[in-house]
Amino acid sequence: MKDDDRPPTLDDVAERAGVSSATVSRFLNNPQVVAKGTSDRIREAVEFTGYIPNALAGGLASNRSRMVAVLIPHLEQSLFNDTIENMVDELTTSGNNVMLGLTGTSLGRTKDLIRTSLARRVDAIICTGPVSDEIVETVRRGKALFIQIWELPEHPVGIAIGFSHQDAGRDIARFLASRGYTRPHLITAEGPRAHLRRVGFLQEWEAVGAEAPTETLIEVPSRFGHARRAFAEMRRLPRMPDVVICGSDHLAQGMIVEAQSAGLKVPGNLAVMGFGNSAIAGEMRPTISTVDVDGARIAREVMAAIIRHQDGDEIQPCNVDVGFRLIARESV
Amino acid sequence: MKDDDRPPTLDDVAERAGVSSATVSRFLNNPQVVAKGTSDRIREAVEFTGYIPNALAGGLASNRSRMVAVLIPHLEQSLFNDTIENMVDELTTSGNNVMLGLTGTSLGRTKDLIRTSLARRVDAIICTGPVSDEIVETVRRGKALFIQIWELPEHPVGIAIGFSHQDAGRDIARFLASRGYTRPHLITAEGPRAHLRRVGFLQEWEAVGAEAPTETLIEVPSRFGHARRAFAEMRRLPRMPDVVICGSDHLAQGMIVEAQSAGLKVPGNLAVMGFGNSAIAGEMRPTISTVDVDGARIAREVMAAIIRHQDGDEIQPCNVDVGFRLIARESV
DNA sequence: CTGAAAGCGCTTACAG
DNA sequence: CTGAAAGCGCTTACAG
Repeated sequence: MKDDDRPPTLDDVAERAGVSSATVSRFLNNPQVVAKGTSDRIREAVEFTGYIPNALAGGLASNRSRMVAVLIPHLEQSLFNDTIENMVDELTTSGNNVMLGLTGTSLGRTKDLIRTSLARRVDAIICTGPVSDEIVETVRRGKALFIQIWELPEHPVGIAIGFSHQDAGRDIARFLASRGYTRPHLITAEGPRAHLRRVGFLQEWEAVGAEAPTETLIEVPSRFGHARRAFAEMRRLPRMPDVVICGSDHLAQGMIVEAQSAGLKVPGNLAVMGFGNSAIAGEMRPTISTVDVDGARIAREVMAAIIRHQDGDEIQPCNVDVGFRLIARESV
Repeated sequence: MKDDDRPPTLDDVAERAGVSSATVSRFLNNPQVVAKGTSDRIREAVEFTGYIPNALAGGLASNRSRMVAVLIPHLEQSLFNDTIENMVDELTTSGNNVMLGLTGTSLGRTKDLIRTSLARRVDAIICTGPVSDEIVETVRRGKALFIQIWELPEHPVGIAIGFSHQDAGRDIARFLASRGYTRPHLITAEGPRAHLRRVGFLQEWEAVGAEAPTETLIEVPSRFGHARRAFAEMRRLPRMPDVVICGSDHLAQGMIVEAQSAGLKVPGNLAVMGFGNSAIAGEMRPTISTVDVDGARIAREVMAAIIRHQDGDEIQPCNVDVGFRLIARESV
């Protein structure tokens, strides 16, 4: 019987149940291997003592922390929110916990967060941002599974689950050309992914499109608030574009607001293309044409990889292409 | 010298530096107590071995995990995003890591997440949602500091940092009355906080306002997507309200979009009041009048409490009122 | 199906 | 300022 206020340990439970602590541990982690009667006594003892296992000790002893690091740039207006929510749900359901890191757009912060993730001995690190050689080196040193999402790098470090941003750019170009647009305006954020989409768009547009696109560069990430300046710049162009391609649905929403506020009809006077299929895309007026990325699918693939890794499978570096889907709505 | 691929331990570093592992540990946690020459040798050894401390072992031995649980309902369009981003930044900077839990609106999930937080031996639990007696009981059992934010409960369990939602509702009523509005329409989400604001609004409106408000109930949380139905319901009212009070800026944004799409001027034909001062509130057209909550301030108060707790101070249950600020912009 | 015991990698009085 | 040693609370071969 414990009589101080220190939280009960496995030994306290074992003593009450009249078994060894090893058996209690087995009951907790692998119930089917312990005898029925024993199980009942242990269950009662756990209940009676109010035992909550110490996951620090468990992780140290078993060399599996059941903790997964999720590293994202921001929370607000993030393209990844849906994917992340799905992932956190799946992880929690499967008995893992999530360590959240906010990287901003700095590689330095990303590196620091990966170091502390490694210090926590997380089983896996899920990363959305770009990585440097130094980061790759750090990751290699640890034994955590490194998972990049929304990305298909040329040389995957661990496993990458994403899609081709260049293809997405291409598809958007083809789609807009097929709708008869001739004067596209590209708003590109400074990150590598947006850059890839831009390249894909320009390549394809050169093949299928009319005039060369005009462009605005904004800081990453593409947000609602960038629309004011971007729209103002667009208006100063010698000829007004007939469609604007945005790096996120939030930015697209902002452009719609700006356009309407300036008395333009969307899509009549200006069409707007979004990206990411955020919740608001389908709810805006007009609804926003966009590119859907299957966050639930990505979350499932991530979970599958983590579980294999936790079960001891060696995971070869590879890319998993989950594709994307262009959704035509009212804004284009 | 280690020759296998197991990550280097404190002993590996100690051996290389020619000191005991205790000294290395001191150097890592309390550099000023070890001699200059020794420090240099240890620094070199850490560098050479690529040592990354095992925080699981450290936490177990020291009984301080330097991990803090943050429990929020959602990621997408969350009122707390700004507060949370500030908090995660402060926590990370001060050497703590964040365990993220997504509670949804279910008390059951909240309880489960609190249990696993306790299992991880987090130093503190930051919670935004409502809590049940069972949760309070669970929390009492652990030694983690329990912090509620955006909330000032009658009987705080640990420390609560927030503001009076009822006062906010009152201030909104007074503000709208002072602007000459006479037919308010309240959109209230089903959560306890929105309910308190509603009560405050109704009380004050009865004193200063004209007609009794009309109302719509929506599910929690208040989101952009709720606007369609809410607006449609409003339109069916015998007399159209002249101002609509929303539980979040996102919902307010949605109402503006709906109103404009129906040919109404905002605020000319319909004024719109938001809540939370999200980034978009100041960027929308028209800009959204709202209630600002100082997320950075809340984050600082939270950090201060956590640091005191980690330093061993006994923290008495109490409420910290950080207040709020009504911001008048174009939409009202 | 169960127990005794070693070990996971740290921290921290205690002694010097 | 530093070291030897106990201990944090688990897990897991190993043996029975």
